[in-house]
Amino acid sequence: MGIGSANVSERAQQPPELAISTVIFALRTDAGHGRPTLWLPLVRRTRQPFRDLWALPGGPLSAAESLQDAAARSLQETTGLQPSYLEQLYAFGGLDRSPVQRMVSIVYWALVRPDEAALARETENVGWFRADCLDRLAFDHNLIVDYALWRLRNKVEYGSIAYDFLGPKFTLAQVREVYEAVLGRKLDPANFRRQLRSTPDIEETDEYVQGGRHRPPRLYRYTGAAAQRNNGPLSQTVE
Amino acid sequence: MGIGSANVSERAQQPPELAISTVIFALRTDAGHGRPTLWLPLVRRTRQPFRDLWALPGGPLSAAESLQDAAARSLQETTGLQPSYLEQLYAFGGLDRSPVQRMVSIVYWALVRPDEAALARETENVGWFRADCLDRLAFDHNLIVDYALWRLRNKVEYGSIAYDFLGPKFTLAQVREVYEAVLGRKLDPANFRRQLRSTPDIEETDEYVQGGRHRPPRLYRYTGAAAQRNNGPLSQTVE
DNA sequence: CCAAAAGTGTTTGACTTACACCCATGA
DNA sequence: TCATGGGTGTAAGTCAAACACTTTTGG
Repeated sequence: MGIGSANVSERAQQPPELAISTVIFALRTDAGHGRPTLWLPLVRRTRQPFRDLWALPGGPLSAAESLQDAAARSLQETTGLQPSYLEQLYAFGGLDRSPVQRMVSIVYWALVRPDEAALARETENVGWFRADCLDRLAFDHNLIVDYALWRLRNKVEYGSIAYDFLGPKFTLAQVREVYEAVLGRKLDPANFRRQLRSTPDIEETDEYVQGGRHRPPRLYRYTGAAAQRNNGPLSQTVE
Repeated sequence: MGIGSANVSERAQQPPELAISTVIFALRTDAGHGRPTLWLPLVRRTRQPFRDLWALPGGPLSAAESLQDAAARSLQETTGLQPSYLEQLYAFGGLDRSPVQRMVSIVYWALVRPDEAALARETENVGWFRADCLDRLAFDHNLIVDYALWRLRNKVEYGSIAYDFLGPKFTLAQVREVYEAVLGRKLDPANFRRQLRSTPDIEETDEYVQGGRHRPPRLYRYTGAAAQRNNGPLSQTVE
């Protein structure tokens, strides 16, 4: 306690540290049941504070890069991944986020496609975890992940985020599985299908997935421009 | 151009400056037609860059205050107002926001009630302007105001933001005028009324507004807890 | 043939929109 | 009494949930 107070009065002199972190979501097909679930990569802290706890990937903001570039860079450096979607989540700046120093974190969230996620390196200090059952993370990162999950669920219900989890061609059942994994509940296949077909940006191909145990499903393609989605005020297509 | 390049290479050494700004909205009943419109306070810049242009109120982040506290403080200092709603908007960190120095601004947006807004001081360097017809502001503040407007319109359609523009008791027509001012279009009084009455948080009082030229309208009260609204991940009621 | 997923059709109820209509007040 | 906004009723249209049903494959 005495040490804590000393820290507080000490650090009141220094300017707040500014860092960029990223919550990265990917879909992985769990071995247990065949359905995909949400996973995310975390890095193990090798220094105090919170040494040996898992934390979100991130780092300081370099002087010559934009916030979004910094998020993409830290993501690339820690996991080797390229995101298919990247959007600012929130700026966290509470006084007691770190016991050592006042820290302001501008947090982004990202989606990666399964082919990308498959070649993600998993090392001693980088691990993948199911998003819905994390244990204690460093700093306030549990809160941040929960908020990112909330935003992801909102976006998937509203917009066209789901395709950023998928490859260029997909069955409608795969899209439904994305929705079900993100929202955590089953959806009516018939109604879901109609709903998707009624949107303008889904185009059917002439290809079918062969080799399944049942009737071969048709493959579809997403034709909506990725840029037309609202990921912040800087995408000029905001009306 | 030569000077610009020198600045860029110079400032690449320094860490980015961190500032907090706030977009403050209030409803004012325009003298022209009786209907209220959206206004916001701006401060005149007295120094370079953008000297003599109007800008959003704000300032640096002190080491001992949270982001939201900093927003409330800068709001209080420049306009003397206390907001009825305050939420983080976005963190702006583009490389070319300021010609002088790399700057990261965490921007909040706020609503104030008309009684508060009425006693807002208007000085040589603090002025109020209609939100829909601003001329050139300092930095990227036009973009920021536009984005704040977009968020405000979204929130008003979805949530219970409108009551933060109003006093403790109000007529349903006043609520409708808030919606109309924010959304910029007329709404059917009959349907709007029904829609509001069907929400749980509107309670009728036994009072009526006397003295109008027509049938006296009933006064209502908003009973929804202000805390139950989602203004960010830190409101613990986020499910 | 059977099981199961792909895909289609139909019914139902909830909700929105438009608009006709009555009520209460000041002028 | 009339004009006007407050307030109620109602029919048409839209949309999503529920679910029965047909199609097509592997076993």
